[in-house]
Amino acid sequence: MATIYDVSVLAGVSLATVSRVMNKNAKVSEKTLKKVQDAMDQLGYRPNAIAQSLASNRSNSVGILVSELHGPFYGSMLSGIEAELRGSQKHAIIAAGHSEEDTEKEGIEFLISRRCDALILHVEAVSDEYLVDLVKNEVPIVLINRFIPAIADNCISLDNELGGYLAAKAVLAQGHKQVAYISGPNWKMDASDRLKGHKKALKEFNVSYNPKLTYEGDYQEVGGSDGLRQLLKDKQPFTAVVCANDEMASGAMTYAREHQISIPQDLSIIGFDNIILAQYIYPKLTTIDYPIKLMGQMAARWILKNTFKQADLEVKNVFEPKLIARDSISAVS
Amino acid sequence: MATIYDVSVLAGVSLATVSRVMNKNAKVSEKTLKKVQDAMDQLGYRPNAIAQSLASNRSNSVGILVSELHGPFYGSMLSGIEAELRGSQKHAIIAAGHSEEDTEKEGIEFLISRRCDALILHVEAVSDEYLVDLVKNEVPIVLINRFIPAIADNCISLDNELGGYLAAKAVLAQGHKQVAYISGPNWKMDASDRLKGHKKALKEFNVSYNPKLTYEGDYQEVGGSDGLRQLLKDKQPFTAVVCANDEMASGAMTYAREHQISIPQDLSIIGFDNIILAQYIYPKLTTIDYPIKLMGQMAARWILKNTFKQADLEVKNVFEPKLIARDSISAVS
DNA sequence: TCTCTAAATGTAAGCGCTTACAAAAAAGTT
DNA sequence: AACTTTTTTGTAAGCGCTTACATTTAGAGA
Repeated sequence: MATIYDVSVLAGVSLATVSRVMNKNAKVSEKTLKKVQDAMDQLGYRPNAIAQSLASNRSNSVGILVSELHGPFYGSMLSGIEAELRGSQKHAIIAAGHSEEDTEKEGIEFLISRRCDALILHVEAVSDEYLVDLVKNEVPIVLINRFIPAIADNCISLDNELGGYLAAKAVLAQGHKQVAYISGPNWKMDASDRLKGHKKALKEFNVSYNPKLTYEGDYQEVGGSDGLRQLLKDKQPFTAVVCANDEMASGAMTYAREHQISIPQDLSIIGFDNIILAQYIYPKLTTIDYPIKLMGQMAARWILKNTFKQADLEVKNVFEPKLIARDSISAVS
Repeated sequence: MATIYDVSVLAGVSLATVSRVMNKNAKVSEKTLKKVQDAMDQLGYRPNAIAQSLASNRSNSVGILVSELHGPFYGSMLSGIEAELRGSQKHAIIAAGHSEEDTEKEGIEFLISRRCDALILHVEAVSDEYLVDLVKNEVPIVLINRFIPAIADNCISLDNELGGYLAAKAVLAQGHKQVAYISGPNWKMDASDRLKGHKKALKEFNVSYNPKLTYEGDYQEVGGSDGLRQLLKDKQPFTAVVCANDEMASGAMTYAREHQISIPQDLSIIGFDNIILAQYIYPKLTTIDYPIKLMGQMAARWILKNTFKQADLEVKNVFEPKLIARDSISAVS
């Protein structure tokens, strides 16, 4: 594969000149410009990005750590990031953290050692302190879906509490007084925030929170079906169930259908996230929109702005969820 | 950030020795090993992967080009690839091709210039010749979901024709004689292969192929709903519709529901791909399984074997789809 | 104790670029 | 034409590693 040296010899100029035409950062006369470009074409020259990085101390890459690569959520996020980066000739190196502390740390170490110019992290298992340290010491970092006050500017997050509030309210506004809740794993920040918002709405509508109507799920479909089964078994009556994410809502709906409970006539259900699935299932799921793609885009933009000095960009840190009304809720009679 | 030089000074040894303990590829005495490791720990040393790549001419990275980052399909594929690579300390650099020739080529160029040790490509718009050339000249390449005879060994593909055959057969075996077909974009190889298999099954069951019962969709949900509407409007009777992918099947199901056609009583539907969605919708979609995660894994394994010389791995090139029977097909009365 | 061989370590030349700085060429001035 | 100033080009020193080869050290045999 041709190197810059080959090009310089063929064009009859120095290495520096070739480098200049590549980087367009210094004046080169028309004549030499053409000579060099011709030589490049003739050799099919491709700059060696690795060598460029080493010499310039910039890799033009951003490292991305997600929990999982599959699933609708991360795909959208990656898609948003990629779209924004592509426009500026930066690219993505990805690693998966699998929501495990060691794997997440390993992934971060790995991305740093690849000399990424910045990192976008969607981490769940690692502690706040670890992240605060990271932000202080190393490469620029953006956190998605996590809010840590000490480094608020580095966080792109959703107001999960508001989301939980909106979800509960959507149901309460339809006259429901007995509402069950299937939560996410409580150790996850977003899960506890959503629940907090839920309780707030309850209070606002003068409905007292009943722990017996709460089930801690796993954010997976099975959590929803298990949850509904459990809640039903408890004999505490309820007319609506709000789920902390769409997967669990779907699981609950499946369980309901299998037990002749029709949605929304017998039971109202609302989800959270508005993953693509939500509009495919029947009845179409009313849910809270999580603009993850937009947030991914914003994370990328943060980096473009702060690391790559594209000053003209606007960055928004906290996003607001909103209600997507579809067909899985009905008014209580 | 500490360099190998800092470590060597602190440990009181030469650069080469430090490099040797990093790479474990030459004997180092117990005593110096410890000195070096201590120095590394003390400095929090992290090897610079970029410099390593430049010096060793290996980047330990594999470039992955997919059409889109979102959607259930690519997520699974990436997940399979990542899982397999992680075990061998290789990592993924990703780019999206968006099914456009220029973007795909650009993405490939980009990955090559990053000096990926090998590439995994899921490309649709680029020509066979281009790919054959690529395989001849450049870095090792694996193609996913594409079969080109001239470079068969580099292809990890699904037997789409067999899949089309199985789908049609599933319906024909239930006694359906009038079966409609909603295909993918015909220029896509997989779409035409699936249709070929479909026709083969028809012939085997002595059902003549009726072009009027075929609609060319776009592999998206809207293609399914538009397709079913169109087919219905044509007044050619049919009792089953086989769709070239699950998204379209889902679209068709939604359209059917909105027009009081109940599935599978009034109309049998079968999809293709077995994306996660298929088990969430109602009724659960009978479909053809596309083991994309496994195929992603296999692509990664191909590279581990051929590029990174892990000789003990088994690679399988052609995968076989299989029927996943669920609830969207019923026997014709 | 003195060789001889094998093991451990060191030396130095790259890998393909970027970029200060120096030198040469071109363009103005008088 | 001689001298400045400005523009364009070249020189060479890295960037942080790997690795062939040379050198030193340690262990074995006599």
